[in-house]
Amino acid sequence: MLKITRKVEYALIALRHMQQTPKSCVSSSNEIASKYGIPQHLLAKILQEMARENLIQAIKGPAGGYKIKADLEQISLKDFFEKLEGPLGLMDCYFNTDCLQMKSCNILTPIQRINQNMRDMFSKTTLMEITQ
Amino acid sequence: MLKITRKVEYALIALRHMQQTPKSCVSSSNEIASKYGIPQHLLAKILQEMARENLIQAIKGPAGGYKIKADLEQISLKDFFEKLEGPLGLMDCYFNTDCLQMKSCNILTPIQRINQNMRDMFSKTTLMEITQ
DNA sequence: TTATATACGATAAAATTTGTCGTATATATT
DNA sequence: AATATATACGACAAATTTTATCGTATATAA
Repeated sequence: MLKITRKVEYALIALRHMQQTPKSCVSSSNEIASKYGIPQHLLAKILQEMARENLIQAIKGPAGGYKIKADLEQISLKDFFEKLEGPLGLMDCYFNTDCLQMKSCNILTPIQRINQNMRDMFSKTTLMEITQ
Repeated sequence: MLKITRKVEYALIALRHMQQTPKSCVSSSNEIASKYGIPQHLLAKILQEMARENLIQAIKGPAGGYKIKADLEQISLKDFFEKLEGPLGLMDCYFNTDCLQMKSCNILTPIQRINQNMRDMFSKTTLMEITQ
């Protein structure tokens, strides 16, 4: 429980890799995948998603690849997680109002309290702090 | 991602239920399960585990059930989660030293930092705060 | 003795995560 | 213009984890 997914793990690895290469260089999905032992196609899809989210910029064609686009100091870990995985919360019911147990549920308030704590924590940490 | 499991959810519901009934009463797994729409057998197993962990006390036989045993103010959310689900961390690698990517992993330190933050947060919250 | 409730291992179903494949598109290089 | 390389993306398959069920044993109040 409370684990980040491989998807997020791979995304962080790739981001940190790009962060550590000169700004003028691009990193291809192939290069990153083979360096860290990540399935190439899977990483490619994740990079594509990050590109759609404007975290990184895609350069097509031979000698193409990706480079960091966003200002990582402006993006919180909460934003990053939510961009890749959707709403961040301890439970489904956080954003699911159709919960059948709604009426009988006796832990809604406590859980919301925990959720708020978590969101606060991940809101205070920037992507830069993680990748640098 | 970063969701608590149904198991923990059910455990919290049961705990809060017991917390809200008079100390002299016991609550059977059947009673709790039907009240909150939880699969009876599943809840029973979870209650058994909580009993093993000395969070609650089991009373066998007819008119039996469970009652709270531990001092919920003395148990952190971190302890509670770890009793039910094992070590609390964002990633497998938190406690898995056999990770094949060890050498090439470039996000170990950052992840450990996040993990520490999470553990700190859940260490500061007591079970009582959640169930009361 | 009986009915009720816990105890627990084995197993099955469901959901989610993780990984693969095929094809299309863009573009630098030759 | 042709080619090789790299991104783009949907469909699908495998693996893992979570969730739920089943059967049987044990304890105990009535």
